[in-house]
Amino acid sequence: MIKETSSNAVNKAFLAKSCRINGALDVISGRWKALILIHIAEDKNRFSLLKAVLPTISDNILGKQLKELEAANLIVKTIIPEIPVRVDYTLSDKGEALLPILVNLSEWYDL
Amino acid sequence: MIKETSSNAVNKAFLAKSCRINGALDVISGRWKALILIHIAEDKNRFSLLKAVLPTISDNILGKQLKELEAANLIVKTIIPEIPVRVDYTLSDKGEALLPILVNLSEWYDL
DNA sequence: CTGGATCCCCTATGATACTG
DNA sequence: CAGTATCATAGGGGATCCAG
Repeated sequence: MIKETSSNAVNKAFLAKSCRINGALDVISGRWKALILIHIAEDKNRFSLLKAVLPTISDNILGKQLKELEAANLIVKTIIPEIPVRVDYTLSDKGEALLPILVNLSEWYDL
Repeated sequence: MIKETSSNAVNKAFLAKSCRINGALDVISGRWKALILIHIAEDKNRFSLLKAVLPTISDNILGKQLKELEAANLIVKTIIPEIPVRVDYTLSDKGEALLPILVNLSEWYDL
């Protein structure tokens, strides 16, 4: 739970209002988010596949990041009630729209 | 000082190697960095001007973020030995190249 | 297989005080 | 004016165990 009175929270709120770029950065700056998005785009679209590609992430964190990405409407979660349960992650339109921007960033970084 | 053995550090290293996008995100995802870049681009190019625009930032943090931006070659610091001392910050070529990408991000976020 | 619950630790962020 | 030194803290990231 976040204390709304902490200067931390105050600053966060200030940033959110003053510039949407901060909102955008918030969404993609989770430690694994960009990477997860890219892998999902490359058909690593299940929990176990993502774990295989991200060997050092813990289940817990992967779950959290996926949840946040879903909350931000970047990915869509589809539960397929097989035995065992299977879950597919796919990029939403917004998620797809983000990919070229990430590519730009990557190219910029090479500058 | 960062403990190199912490899983935190291990993961950071893994991310840095596995994908340059993380490097790029590292550079711009400091809480105030994007905002500082934008303001410098808008001629808020001195310490005190930046403080005026970012009322809730503390001297300490502003200094640190500027230092990091400089280390990342996004801004250039010019010391002008007047009395009192004056310092100008300007965007480097790399910094300027980042701006359109930030604009893209901002537009994407509005989607 | 997917991921929630719980607890811990690290580090970026911040407050404050001080210097050239 | 333009920072730096020091200290404190929140909360994001992580390990581990557990559940549907």
